[in-house]
Amino acid sequence: MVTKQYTGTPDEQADLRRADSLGREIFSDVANKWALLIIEALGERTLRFSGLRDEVEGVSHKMLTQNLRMLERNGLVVRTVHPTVPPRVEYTLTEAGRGLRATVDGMCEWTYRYFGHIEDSRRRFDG
Amino acid sequence: MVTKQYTGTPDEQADLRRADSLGREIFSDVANKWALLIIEALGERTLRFSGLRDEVEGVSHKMLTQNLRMLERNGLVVRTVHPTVPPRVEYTLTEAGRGLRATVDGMCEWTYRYFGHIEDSRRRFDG
DNA sequence: CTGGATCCAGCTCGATACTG
DNA sequence: CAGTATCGAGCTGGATCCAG
Repeated sequence: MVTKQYTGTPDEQADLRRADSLGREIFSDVANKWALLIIEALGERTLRFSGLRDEVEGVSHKMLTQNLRMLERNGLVVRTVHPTVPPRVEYTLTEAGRGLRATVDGMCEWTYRYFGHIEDSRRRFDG
Repeated sequence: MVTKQYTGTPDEQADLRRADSLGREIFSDVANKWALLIIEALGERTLRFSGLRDEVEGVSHKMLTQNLRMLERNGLVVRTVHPTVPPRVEYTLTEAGRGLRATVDGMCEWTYRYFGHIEDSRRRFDG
């Protein structure tokens, strides 16, 4: 994901490059503020579009749809349309999505844990 | 980090809002492709500026300095300047940085684990 | 070698208006 | 309610140049 050194037979090298490029692509999709906040907001729940907009503070209509499409494309959320009037669309994490959520949880815990450290460091740096 | 519901006394609510806003700020700083790739590249090593530029594939001079400053400000990396000619600057993760790195490792493992799932899902979605 | 500063093309994102 | 399309201001990020 980070280095550009490849070893092994030419075929293996090609595989590694393919994997690496896809990995980088996935990483770019997922290492993004809104995507992670949406995943964290979904958690174990099923939420509707409007529910998500309320839960993920500050997200715009556009960013929400855009990121939901991306997450659906990558198989991290499933989108269920109930053909009623008015329409009702529900979003849930897949197993892969829940897997990612576990690591996002880790990031949140990390944030709380080092809160003070970060606040101090910022004050020192800024002053 | 995600919801806007606050309970408790007004003071506690104010604290929570402050914490929430800072948490969001930290999250925005850190949930960013280059920052995470830099942290992952550093790992347990000490690297120089040029070393990092080589390790983090595709990062530009500007993005690297910008993110390094941000990570230093937040106390995730330490920057050591050796007053030689030419200058020699080394970057290392702090304890907080290593803590975050652990969760980034989780994300990388997650990527490898769900590689196939994601590839399949994309093909299905795109076609 | 490290890194600040500037320029500007291109993209992001919010706002708005419109559909089923 | 959910979603798409469009438009424009503003930010992002790459290229380049200069300095210590």
